[in-house]
Amino acid sequence: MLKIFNTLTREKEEFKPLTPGEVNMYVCGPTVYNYIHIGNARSIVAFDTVRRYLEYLGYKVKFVSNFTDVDDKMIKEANRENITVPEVADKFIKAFFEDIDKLNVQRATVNPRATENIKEIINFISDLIAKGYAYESDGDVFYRARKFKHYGELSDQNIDQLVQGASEHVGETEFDKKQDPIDFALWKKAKPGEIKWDSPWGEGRPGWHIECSVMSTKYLGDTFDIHGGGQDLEFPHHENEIAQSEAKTGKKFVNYWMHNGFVTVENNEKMSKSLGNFVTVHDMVKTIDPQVLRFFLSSTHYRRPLEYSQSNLQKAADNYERIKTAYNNLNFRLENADGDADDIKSEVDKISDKFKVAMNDDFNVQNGITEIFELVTLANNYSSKDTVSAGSVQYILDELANLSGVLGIQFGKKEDLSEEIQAMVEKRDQARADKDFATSDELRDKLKEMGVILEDTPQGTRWHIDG
RNA sequence: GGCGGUAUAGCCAAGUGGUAAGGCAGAGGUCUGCAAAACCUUCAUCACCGGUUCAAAUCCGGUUACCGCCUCCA
Repeated sequence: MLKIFNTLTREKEEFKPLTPGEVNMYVCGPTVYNYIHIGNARSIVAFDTVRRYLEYLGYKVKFVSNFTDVDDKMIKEANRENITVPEVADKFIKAFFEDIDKLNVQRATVNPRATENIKEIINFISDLIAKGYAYESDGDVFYRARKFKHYGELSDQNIDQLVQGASEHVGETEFDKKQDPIDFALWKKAKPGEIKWDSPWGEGRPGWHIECSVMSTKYLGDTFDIHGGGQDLEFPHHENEIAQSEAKTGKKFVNYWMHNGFVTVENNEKMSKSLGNFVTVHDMVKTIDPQVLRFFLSSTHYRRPLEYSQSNLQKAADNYERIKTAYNNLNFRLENADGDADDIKSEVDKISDKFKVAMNDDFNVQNGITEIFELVTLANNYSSKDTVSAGSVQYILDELANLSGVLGIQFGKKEDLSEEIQAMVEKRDQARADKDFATSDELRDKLKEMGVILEDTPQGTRWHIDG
């Protein structure tokens, strides 16, 4: 039985989808004015893992994630580069896909863009105005937060306290336009020269929060199962989404709210674009195996903070390497399997069951990884036996790939050695057979310099590429 | 000011009442021509104080430190 920690209730709840066997989920995507950084990637990886596990359990998952492709920062970036806002969006959406592909993140079922849903957004806003939840003010449209009686429930905020906090930040002009400082923009009047669309309230563009309400309900229905995002979106973004959506539909918006913790840098400080202390995935993957990066991003439970540091990255690399080595060694052993069938299945299945128990507990990936290590130890023990059966080796191999796959960890196919290197390996084998250890060690060292590591086993010479 | 989070071995990290998972690093051993990989063994009383209980890292009260949200941010 899968349990999910629901931000709305602050409790782990049994997961029951609206439609048996199917899950509709929405995850807030990036504003595409820059490359995604490690913090963004964490959220993406966390929810990709959620999705993969749901699929592992047999659910059919409809996964929607948006691109915010128009807002102040987009406009700023376009001006800075002297290109249009859509050009900025196209550039970084392309980069986004390149990055997440490397991280082995599955593509969303739909990736709607705000600017492709302007008509729907305008209709949504009109509806809110008609219902009295929104009002036009000098070309802007605001949401009347106080009118929505559940406002603040997701983040446990008290409206009057919010007013206090808000008034410190609301600028003069905005304050004049709003009826209440906690009201938030649904539609923003265009400033001269800015990208804009026609609307009943004049030329302008959508506010940020409205797009998610519009696009999530458009593709997933008035009520859907899971809505995810970073903790920083809990308030005000998700609070506002609830207010907008529920005011319009009169129905519950989302059953399970999930929020992931931040990636931090030294001093536990949040990594963020505004603080400028970020590292982009685009740059990271130039020097580090994306699989290691993905493993690193999964190395702490999704709701807890994750510290970004070289040593933690190295640890992830070591851990990943241990699993990969077991996988490769098992593959090597498969080529030499010759024993009779034996029953390794029940032991393997026991581990898989424990993996499931771990993941069922609010996606406890760390305990899941522990089970993967259990499987690794079992695999290493088994593959060093004198005789093994191909069926059993294959069974362990498949299950290792299976469980790792839930975490988005994939083991690449082994490349072939060049003829030249192959010849060197054979020459060394011969020298070794002749007990000419001087020559064989020399060749082994030489190959090592070329990045090919040799290991002698009872089944012959095993090799792998360094790093 | 309001709301929320975190504090477990050298490091990372599980563990929500029954006497501290797992990984890395370290130490010892096995295997190996030597290695490598692997396997085995070994390594903590849980920020602090007080309370409840037969029993607490786990519950309650308090303290300290750090962080986040309340304004764009995964």
